[in-house]
Amino acid sequence: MRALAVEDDPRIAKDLHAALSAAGFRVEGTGDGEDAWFLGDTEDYDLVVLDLGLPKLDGLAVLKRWRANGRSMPVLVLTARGTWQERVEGIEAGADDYLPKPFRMEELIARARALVRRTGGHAAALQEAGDLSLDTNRMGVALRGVPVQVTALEYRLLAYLMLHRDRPVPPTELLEHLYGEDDAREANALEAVIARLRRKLGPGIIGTRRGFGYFLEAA
Amino acid sequence: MRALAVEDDPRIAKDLHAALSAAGFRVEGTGDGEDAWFLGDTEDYDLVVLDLGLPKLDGLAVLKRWRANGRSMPVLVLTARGTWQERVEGIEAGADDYLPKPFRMEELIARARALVRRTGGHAAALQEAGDLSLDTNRMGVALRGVPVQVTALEYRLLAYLMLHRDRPVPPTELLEHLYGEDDAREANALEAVIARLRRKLGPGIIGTRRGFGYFLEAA
DNA sequence: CCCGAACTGTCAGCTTGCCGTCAGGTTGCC
DNA sequence: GGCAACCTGACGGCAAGCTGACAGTTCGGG
Repeated sequence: MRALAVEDDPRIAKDLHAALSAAGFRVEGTGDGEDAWFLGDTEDYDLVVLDLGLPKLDGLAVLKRWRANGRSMPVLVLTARGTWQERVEGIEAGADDYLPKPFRMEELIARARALVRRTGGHAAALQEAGDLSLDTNRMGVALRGVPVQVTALEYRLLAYLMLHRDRPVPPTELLEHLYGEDDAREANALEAVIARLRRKLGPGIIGTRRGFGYFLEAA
Repeated sequence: MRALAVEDDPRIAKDLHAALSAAGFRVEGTGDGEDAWFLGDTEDYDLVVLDLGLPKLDGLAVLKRWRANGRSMPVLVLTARGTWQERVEGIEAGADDYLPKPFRMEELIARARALVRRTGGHAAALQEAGDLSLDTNRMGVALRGVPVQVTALEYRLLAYLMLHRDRPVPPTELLEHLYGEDDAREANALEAVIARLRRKLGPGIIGTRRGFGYFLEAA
């Protein structure tokens, strides 16, 4: 996932960069309208975050030019004053979503994710829960950015927990998902997989709620 | 992929020619505006690289005449001074992309590729992953520049891995791609092809992730 | 039409490392 | 304290994958 962050305020730009990176985007940034237009027109991004208040070339103008040139990547527009007027302008210029300043980074990330998922068709390739991230495209797992080698079975278990990160997943369900419902295994097989994963990932990643099931901590 | 390079400075023209060739284009060139206009108007190119500072007939004029005549091939414009003014002029004249001098050849190639990809052309003719490169035009494979002879089946396998170089490709998918899904083969057939390829390419090219699939290392 | 060469699927035997099972421990709940 | 849920280290079976050999097929040349 490649993102372009267009923001002239260096402090916000830095935060943006950090947040988007943490969310799994490869981020490039500029605070210059001309640059932004140029980059967005020549490179392929999965997401653009665009501030409207820019020097030289206004964000709205940049956006309009992109759209006029047939560039269709999802664009999330930021604006200082969240007036209804500006919002209409943004949408008409071709923005896919809209976020008034000031905003919390969490909200921006949430919207960015939704946008990418909505437009890209395929779900975001990178899923995260706390320190854990798994790349559903290259089937890889990373802990605080450091890749961790995981077997196919372990990966499927993690992916399932990630998918249902909002609740503890009971062992029966996991067994049924990992193996067929017909292909019976002892419950202990699952516990063994969990144990091996915990050894690889360290504590604080996979939690247990006795009687309910397993879950990803800090999800 | 056929490219026309319009550039009057012989030194740059030579570099252009070399770089585009290396990128898999069949290159024709001229330094004369009238020639350029004639060629672009009568021949079919997948890409035109156009310098604006030309004798006799200015690049912008050439471009405008092409467009007025309904020629729609992608045009990458080069200019000595990357001023905003000139950019606008170039874009308005119908350029698809814009590159200010001085520039690095790598950037030009990258933009040329993006342009061709964007305008519906096929992917770049030369694809690379680490030491391995394959020429999709002549169906050739090279290792650190040294050509390696591979069979048609082996080439198709490599090409598929190259196309999906960002993820491990499971054996089932490869089997389905190499043969039809109806035309069933033993899984071992694939392993045999892999083994033969590895013998030709040496270690460190085709990797295996047990349970996930095969992939190009150093991709 | 025959011969040889190149290509490729199948087979058999091997290596590797995944993971299910077992046994014994620890934790939490009643 | 006792039971059930859960954890963990060790071990061995076995499936995934590797490789060399061989044969069937195709194709071009003579």
